[in-house]
Amino acid sequence: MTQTDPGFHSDHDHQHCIDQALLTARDLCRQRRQRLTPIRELVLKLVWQNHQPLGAYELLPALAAAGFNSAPPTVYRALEFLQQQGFVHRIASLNAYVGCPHPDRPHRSGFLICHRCKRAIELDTAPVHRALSASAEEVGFRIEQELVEVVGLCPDCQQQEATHA
Amino acid sequence: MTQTDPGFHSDHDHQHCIDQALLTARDLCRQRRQRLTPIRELVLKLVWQNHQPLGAYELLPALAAAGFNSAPPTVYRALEFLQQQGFVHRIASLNAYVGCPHPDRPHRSGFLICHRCKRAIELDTAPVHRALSASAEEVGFRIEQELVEVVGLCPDCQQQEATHA
DNA sequence: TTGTTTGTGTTATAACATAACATGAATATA
DNA sequence: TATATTCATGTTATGTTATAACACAAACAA
Repeated sequence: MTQTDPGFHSDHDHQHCIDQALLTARDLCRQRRQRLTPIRELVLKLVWQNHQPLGAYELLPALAAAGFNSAPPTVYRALEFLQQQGFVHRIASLNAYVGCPHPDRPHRSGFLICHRCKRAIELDTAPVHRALSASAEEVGFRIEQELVEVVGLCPDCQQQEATHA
Repeated sequence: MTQTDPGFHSDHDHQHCIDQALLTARDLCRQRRQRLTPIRELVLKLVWQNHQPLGAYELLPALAAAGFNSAPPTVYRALEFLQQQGFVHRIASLNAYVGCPHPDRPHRSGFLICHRCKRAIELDTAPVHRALSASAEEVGFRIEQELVEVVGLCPDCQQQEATHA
């Protein structure tokens, strides 16, 4: 994973994250002959509004506001497409979706989730993957997909809890 | 994690798993002054029927058959208790529950989940934890809880797919 | 321009989980 | 033993997340 991920820095220019994500998505869709339709682009943008994973139903009002149909299948279909393209990830422990900061190449996703500010930051899972591979190999298990979700406190929130106490 | 876990061996004496789990649970509850009520014990037994995680709603008919109330809260309460005691784990990616093979001491749980036979086997997450700790420390994240779920093919099913092809 | 694929609208429902309050059983305390 | 208290369960209702199924329309390919 590249280190362009702003991670838990609270002061990064998030508009840049969004713009970058949309640009990359458009570019990749062109390359892959996939259609980034208005609904899909809007959902991607909404998911990127911040680093806090959003539930599918939280997206519906915004879809309605934009004049689209806003029944659940609409948003789930868009999310499914975006996941297939690697533009967003689903966080199983939260039933929520978050933008992927580096959709340009396939990768295993892992997340650090702050239970205080609710941000989820993708982490470098290469070392974790090596450990998992070794464990799996021991028992002869063939890995196809890895889900790593770590819950805890991000640096910002640790500090806030410290000063607050 | 001890290596008494039968893992993906299809020919282990599973009744032994069940008996052992129930005995350990009773013992631990006695030590901890917790009440392993009939409902809780039944749910634990049901979850242990095999190594395939069961959904909460799949337990309801068996509860009804045993003469208990079988509304969702009943089973969710039992599952909550069993999770608190460390007797069962929840698999977030499956919305399902599975017995813990070594509830005697607290531990981080990780699972290898076979998408063919649906069995979920707990794995030794110590190496994974070390990798995660290192990654988390780099960004100053304080870990409180780890969720590791690996999907793939177990040895048995790899063989079956090979012979079938 | 015709057929085919792909995306969307729409209705309904499935699957998973919890809130809230009443009742009863077990335990602790007087 | 009586009484208070805590804990577990029964019960009804509802909240939350996700998908099935089919109709229609837009894009694309031949």
